[in-house]
Amino acid sequence: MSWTYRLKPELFDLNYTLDCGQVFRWGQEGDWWTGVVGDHVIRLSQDQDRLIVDSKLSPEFLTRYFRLDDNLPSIYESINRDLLIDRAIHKYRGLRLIRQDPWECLISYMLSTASSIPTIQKRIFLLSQFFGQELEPGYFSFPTSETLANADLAELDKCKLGFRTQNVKAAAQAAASGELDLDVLIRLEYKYARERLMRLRGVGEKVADCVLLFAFEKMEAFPVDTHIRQIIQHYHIDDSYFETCTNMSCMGDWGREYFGQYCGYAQEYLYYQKRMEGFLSLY
DNA sequence: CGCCAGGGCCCCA
DNA sequence: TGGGGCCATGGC
Repeated sequence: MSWTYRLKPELFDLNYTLDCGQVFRWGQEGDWWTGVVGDHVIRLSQDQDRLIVDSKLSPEFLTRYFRLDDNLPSIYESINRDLLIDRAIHKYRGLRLIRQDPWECLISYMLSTASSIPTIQKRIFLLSQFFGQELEPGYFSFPTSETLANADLAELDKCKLGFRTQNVKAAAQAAASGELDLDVLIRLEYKYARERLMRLRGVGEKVADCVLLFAFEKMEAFPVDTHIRQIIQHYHIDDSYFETCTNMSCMGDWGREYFGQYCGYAQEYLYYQKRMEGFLSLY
């Protein structure tokens, strides 16, 4: 039941795409990645130009999920502004943003605040284990907003969400009641969608930008987390701007102006490069 | 023990 | 308006 999806290896790299920190529900064992997407447990492996798919999925599903419809060379050209990003897009060529489910993405990044990636992964696993449906042994769907809206706080606390517990429940109640309509949100411009998301407790500029970038088609979102802040401060990428740019909000504005309409892609490459290799000496 | 991790919120000058 | 303290949790 496994089949092969042919692609150009320089235009897609499965390992970079799933390892770069944008998704939290994939695990790697040997050459194979296993993850839960919607109600599917998916197993994937890449060998050069062959993406081996051990799941009942359509090519269209994979095209959509992995944004294979994005013109990567064109995006590279538009964001390639300096040596640092040039190195990142060559070294990590084929890394693509993923189209995530809006609801799962929102909660996932609400759970990401001031936490390491393994901790975030653990919270999402526990949340799915306690409140999702078991799809196959050990793999659970992400809980619906209705389920989380009705969960009591003591049960939610078992998922080790810390101070985020109340915020998650409140967001779930907003989504379940229709007060927060993610289907409407997706049609709004970046600025207005961002303002709406930030009205949720526990969603600031960074979390909103992650959700907009990874689930709402807003390639112009530029999430400024601790790594991006350190990169901007360390390299002084743009001296003229750097003088007056010290806080997170300003750094987001800077990223949007500097890298342009696909700055979200630039952000992901810089973020992954920094996480993998730390600071680099480029000269 | 302290510090940091894909932060956000509240308070206060 | 912006900077510091605080918020749970886990890893080092």
